[in-house]
Amino acid sequence: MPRPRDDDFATRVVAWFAGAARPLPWRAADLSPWAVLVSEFMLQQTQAARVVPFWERWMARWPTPAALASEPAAEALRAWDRLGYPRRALWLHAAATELVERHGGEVPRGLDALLALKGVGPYTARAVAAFAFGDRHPVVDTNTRRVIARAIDGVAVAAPPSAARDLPAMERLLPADREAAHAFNAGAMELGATVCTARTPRCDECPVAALCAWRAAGYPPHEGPRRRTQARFEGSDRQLRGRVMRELRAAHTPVPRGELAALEPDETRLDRVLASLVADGLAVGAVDGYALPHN
DNA sequence: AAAGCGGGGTC
DNA sequence: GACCCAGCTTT
Repeated sequence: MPRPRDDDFATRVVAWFAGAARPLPWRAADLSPWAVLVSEFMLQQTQAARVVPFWERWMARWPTPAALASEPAAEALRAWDRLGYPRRALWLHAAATELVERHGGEVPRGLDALLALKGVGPYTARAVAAFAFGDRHPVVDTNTRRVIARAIDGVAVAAPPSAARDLPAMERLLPADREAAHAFNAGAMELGATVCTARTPRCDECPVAALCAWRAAGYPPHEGPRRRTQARFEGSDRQLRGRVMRELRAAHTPVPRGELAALEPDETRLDRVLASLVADGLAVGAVDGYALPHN
């Protein structure tokens, strides 16, 4: 049973969300579960505002899993364009194929069936279950994790993601009512994304400022080990992978290795990157060069 | 538990 | 510049 204070917390977030929610297109009423699934793939590690145009084009072109599954993976990779982490496009295409072959072309409703899809983890499975089907599950993303860390735990920085800890923590706050739970899941994420932001939280606009443990404690700074610093992107293999993929997307015939060599003078590095792309299924190598995968 | 994976926005 | 983003799979 939620404690009274938790009920108050959820009630305030839900009320705030009703008036403050951004009009993101995947929040429209009566969307298909497929539309929600596509949005969740695109939103992984990608800001919502940047996803909007990609999602609009994708849904216009492939309104059903069957529509996507009927085209080669190369087309999914081209439509993904520069959204980042192109493996997501590959996995979404694979998921669409699996939906057609094993689920009658529909997104399954159960958590276990969702988790079995490639590219669907603890967050995405619950987000689809909650937002597409209205089922009551705790949904915890990086925004929610930060809101809970600050408002409930009173610390500046959330612990690294851990389903074993995050889901029970959200479950304790989640209203019993289905619709209220849906609104709280979405509202907590929105609060973290627009008010309780990582850098400069806007506590003067926060609906739960009066309940916030971090605020009550005087905004204590983060203690303990810093988050692992992300490897430098400039000059990285990741950057080169992106550049190679860009060439492959633009070409409709295999790109000779000699042409790709213009991207990178160090042939050892180029070959390492090409091998990694092939290993990931993002590219296929043939005698006449490299191309996007057909299947 | 940690590494690796894009690319752009933000401060 | 460094940090962050509706995470995931692999090792």
